Amino acid sequence: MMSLADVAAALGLSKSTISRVIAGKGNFSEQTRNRVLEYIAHYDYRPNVNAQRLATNKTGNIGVVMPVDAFLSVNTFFQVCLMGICQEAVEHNYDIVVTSATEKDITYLRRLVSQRSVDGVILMRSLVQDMCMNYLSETAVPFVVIGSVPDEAVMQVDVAHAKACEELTARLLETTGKPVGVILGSMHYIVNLNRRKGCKEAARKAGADLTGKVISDVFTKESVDGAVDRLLAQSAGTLVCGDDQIGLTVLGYLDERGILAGKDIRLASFYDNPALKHRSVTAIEVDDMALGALAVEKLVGRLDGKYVSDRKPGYLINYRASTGEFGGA
Amino acid sequence: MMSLADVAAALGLSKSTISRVIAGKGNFSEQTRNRVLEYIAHYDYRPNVNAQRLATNKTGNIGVVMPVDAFLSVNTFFQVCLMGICQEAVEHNYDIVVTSATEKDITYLRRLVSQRSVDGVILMRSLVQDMCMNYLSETAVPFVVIGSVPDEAVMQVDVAHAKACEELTARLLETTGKPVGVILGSMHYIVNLNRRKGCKEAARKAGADLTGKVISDVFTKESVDGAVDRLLAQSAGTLVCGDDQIGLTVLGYLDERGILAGKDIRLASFYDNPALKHRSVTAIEVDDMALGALAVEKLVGRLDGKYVSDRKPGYLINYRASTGEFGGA
DNA sequence: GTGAAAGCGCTAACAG
DNA sequence: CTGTTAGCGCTTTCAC
Repeated sequence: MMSLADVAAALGLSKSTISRVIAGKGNFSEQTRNRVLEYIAHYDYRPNVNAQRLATNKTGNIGVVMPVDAFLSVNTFFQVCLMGICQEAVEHNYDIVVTSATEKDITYLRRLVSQRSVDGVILMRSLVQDMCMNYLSETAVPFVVIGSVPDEAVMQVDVAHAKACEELTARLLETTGKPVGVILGSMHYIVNLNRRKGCKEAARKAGADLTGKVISDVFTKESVDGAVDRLLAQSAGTLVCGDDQIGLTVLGYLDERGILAGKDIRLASFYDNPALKHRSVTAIEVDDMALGALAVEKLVGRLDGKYVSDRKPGYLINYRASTGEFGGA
Repeated sequence: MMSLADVAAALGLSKSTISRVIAGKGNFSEQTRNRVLEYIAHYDYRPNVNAQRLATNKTGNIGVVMPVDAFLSVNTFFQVCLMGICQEAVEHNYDIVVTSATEKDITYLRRLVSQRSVDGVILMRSLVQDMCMNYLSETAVPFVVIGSVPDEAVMQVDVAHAKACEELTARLLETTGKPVGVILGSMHYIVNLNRRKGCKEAARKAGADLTGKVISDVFTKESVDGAVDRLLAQSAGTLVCGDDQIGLTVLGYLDERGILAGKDIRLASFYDNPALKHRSVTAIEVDDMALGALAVEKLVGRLDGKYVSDRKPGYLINYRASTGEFGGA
């Protein structure tokens, strides 16, 4: 395996010169530059990353934490987001090291950090009580969280969930006479807190009363079914689901009961999903990959001391047949 | 940040001695061992991984390739498998570096490998024409693929898909008088080839004729619906789906058409999924995490030159209401 | 049982 | 513009 020294020797130059032109910093003549570049291209020389890292005291790695307790056999958000992260990381010459954590067990993350395996970390979800966040803050490891956290000091990127949910709920409220019911996921998740906030705000502005019609902390099939039953008992004409998982479960339950979404009842979801789309369910669409990419951009900006834009990822509300033509004002 | 030298100085020993007791190889007295271990535990000394890696010429990283063209917004197999990989990797003191690739673009993988960022690679799917596999073979990078490939020289772990599918199909065949239709995914995937093989074998043994009733290469909603239509037109009494994605899509389509699975028609899937379970669909269950873990075990065995067991991950066939009581012989 | 010393392959002053 | 010289923090012979 070729080393810097080999290249230097072959070209009759010093290691430092080679190093400089490869790094593209420092001084060297146009001519040497060409010679070196040509040589390494020809012989396909690749610097030894570990040596670079040891010398610079940087790992070139970004850690990504997968929440392994987040119904990974159903939710695809994390993996899609991860793909966005990978892609953007390559642009900036970082590798992605993944590890897992649960709400109450962050030993793998601790290991990763204390081994100095990463320069920074990306958290793909944010909890109200977030051990990962606390740990990283304490240890002063640069990190960005995907989600919205109250502490403005922590770097974060997020879709304006509250606003999106408010917008959708408002529209739903103004196009129906019958009650609107909302089924939300775990309140340990900040995002669900924000979704609820959005709903309530829309209700407030519309002067609608959602009391008893916003059911939170449902994630099992049983609790979803139960929530639907309760809402139906209150003669809800519209069912709004906190995320795609809930949406799909509701859809399945309605199918079981022979209730047709878009005809017998209106259905919407705060998070889109191909399966929801196939069934023509109105839903808020987020670009998960872009979100991941943005997180990397932000983290790398911090790590490499570059300017970081503060743009927010957008969202799209796809109005589909499930909230279609009927139930109008 | 503490270094080996610091520990050595503090204890009045040499770096080599400390290094030895930490690595647990070489000679040292029981007493020094205790002193050192105690000290590093107390001061929470952590070796610098990059230095270790440079010195030993190993990265301590395992690369994992996520097939980004594999409908990641629907399939959860890869992320669940990845979690199994992560977990097992920790046991063996490896970190997981993920990258993505598509059927025809493996530039990220190339980058990872040529940067010497990983000691070995895990491929989570196997294609008939697999660029990743070809590349890794050429470059002599140790790798294991999750799936079954003809070349026995490549390390692989897989569930006995063909056998499982044969078993399920056989059972379905013997409990019905009406035709059985099968809808399979992309034939670029080796696993789908094996599933088809299993079906056909079952049909052969049962003396059943599946001609025109095994439809392959379907993955879009449109093609799934079309396949169902065709099979229904042949008065199929049982629909077998190649994977969960197809299964769910079929279920959705049946719902749309008001056909009740388990009553009007029998439905089964070659791959299980929580949503399928909720709808009581008969399906083959595989432990994805275990599969990932096994891959790591195998790769690490090769990397660290240890013995590797050759056990195969098992599967479970969950017979549920969707193929229930009716249509019997 | 322990230590000295050379090196892993690169970067980064500093000196010319 | 280029070369020299120290390291980075660890592992690993080889003496003692």
